Amino acid sequence: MTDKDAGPALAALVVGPQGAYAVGPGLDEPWPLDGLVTRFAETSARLRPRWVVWSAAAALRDVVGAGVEVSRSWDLAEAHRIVHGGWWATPGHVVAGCRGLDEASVPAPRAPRLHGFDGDLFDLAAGDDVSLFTGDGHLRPDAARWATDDARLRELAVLALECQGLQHEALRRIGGPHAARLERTVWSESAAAVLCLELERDGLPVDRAAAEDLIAASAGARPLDDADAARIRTARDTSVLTHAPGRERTDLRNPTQVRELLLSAGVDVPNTRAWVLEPYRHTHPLVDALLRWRKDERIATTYGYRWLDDHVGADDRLRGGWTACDGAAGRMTAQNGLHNLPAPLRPAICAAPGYVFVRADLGQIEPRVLAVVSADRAFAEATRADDLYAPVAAKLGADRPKAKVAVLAAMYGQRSGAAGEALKDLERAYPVAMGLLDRAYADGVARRPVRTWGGRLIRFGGVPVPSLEPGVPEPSGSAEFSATGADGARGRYARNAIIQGSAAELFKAWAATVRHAVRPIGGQIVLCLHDELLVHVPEQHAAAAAAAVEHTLSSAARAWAGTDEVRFVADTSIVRRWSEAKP
DNA sequence: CGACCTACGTA
DNA sequence: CGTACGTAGGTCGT
Repeated sequence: MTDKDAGPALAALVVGPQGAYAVGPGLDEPWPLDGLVTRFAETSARLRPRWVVWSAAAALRDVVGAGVEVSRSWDLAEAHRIVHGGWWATPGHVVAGCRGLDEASVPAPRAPRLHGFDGDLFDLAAGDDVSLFTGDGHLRPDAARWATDDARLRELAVLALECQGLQHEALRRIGGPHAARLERTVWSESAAAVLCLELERDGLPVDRAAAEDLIAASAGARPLDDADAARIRTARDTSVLTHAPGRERTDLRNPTQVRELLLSAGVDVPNTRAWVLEPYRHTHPLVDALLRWRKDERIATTYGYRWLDDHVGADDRLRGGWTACDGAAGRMTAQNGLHNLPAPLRPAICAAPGYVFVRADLGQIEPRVLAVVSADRAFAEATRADDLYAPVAAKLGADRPKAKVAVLAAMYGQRSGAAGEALKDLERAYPVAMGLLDRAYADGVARRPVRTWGGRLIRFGGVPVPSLEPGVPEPSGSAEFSATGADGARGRYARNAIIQGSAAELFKAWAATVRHAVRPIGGQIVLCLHDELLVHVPEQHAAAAAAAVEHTLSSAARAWAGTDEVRFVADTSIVRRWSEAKP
């Protein structure tokens, strides 16, 4: 192997409760925790390695917290999720995956036996010469906490490098000619895990006064005490119950009581969900009042003063926990409302003085991803257009709304509705893309695991039904009989997971590239929302950041897709507030 | 106290 | 036009 093929050096970093250890080429040293950040920065500058860690959260939180850049990492947990699927990716799961041991037999850490003490530590005396592994070959469940001396930390670091090698081998085996693509997925997923630490560190800038005003509009003035809070709550309830004389005692938070209330007003509904009630909004003032109450109640309970006080720091940043990869399809997740902030509150998300947001969202990402994953040349041709549905409509001889419904129905699996004829035309026009969706559906029904474009394994419980011989078509339509049952749900899940999951990988690859590109001009990614990025940047660099966001999409998409035949587009704008309209 | 349901916010 | 996620308040059973 030549130096060119070798790429950057691999160095492992393990951070234990009382110290850290780093192992790599010309590197084999314990680091005291109070010198961790400095040593990491120095070593990164000297070796420029790809840092191998059991997880970014466990090894790199302090480093990222101190503002040090982590340029390249190999996150064993994220790599494990790609190679083996599932959500659990503790060091024990990583080792089990590398050694071919059953995931179900990974020993769980024992609960502490005494409050304030780690029960497992009682089993060992300092200096005991005990293996890192249990008798059946698993990593000790408490290995990370148990590694309190340099020798044991070093063992874990060496083991991390071994696991990296085994994961790398597994990628070659799984990926075959596409192994390089799978490896790039590990890189970008690892970068996303570091980005999550940065998002937790930086938070989302909030205009606190604006947030208070918006909350007040729904929840009323900030209560002075508990009695005041109860009074405001009762007043909010009264706005609805005043339309229901004789039923003022109804608990609006109890769906059963609400349903009875509605029945007494002549509105007979199977449940009280908003979309069910919407048609009755103007048949009785009670319904309209109830739907308005629901909106206000949502903000009062979930996004009210308590939310503001608990999650917006003294520096006016909204913070929550981030994960790089959810269980199903590999999207990022965020807590404390960062991913489901109601639109009416978005004007409160405001850049700091002297800063602006560069806001960019990927347009029609899922059908474009379908073009990549299926390698359908005709469908790829449609992605040349800014509006993909226009050429699809032309090819189908249908209007745009019909073409759009047909594409969405094909991707997500329609159960109700009228896409029928257009769907048939779509099958004829883009047989390759539609074939991929059909195959994914059949795989899900049969519980056969599938992989995203980037290589993430999506598994199903139960015993898979073996594939038919190559060349023999699936019994087409057989799955349709169970479209509303558990089989159909699994089919739709599989089809969705491939598309949504592959889209998530592209998004993370893009975000990782943007993060590098905007760092030199003081930009920070402050929000990732599945297909949307919010970059906080000094206003004099806004145009440069916007250009970087656009430019990196081209390069990230080309690298991810392995082709430039499929075009990805972003809608990019420079705004002060998140809510400001697109240009 | 946790499991589950209903409901709703986002993509 | 389906899938995914996080949060809160209710009920019910332990």
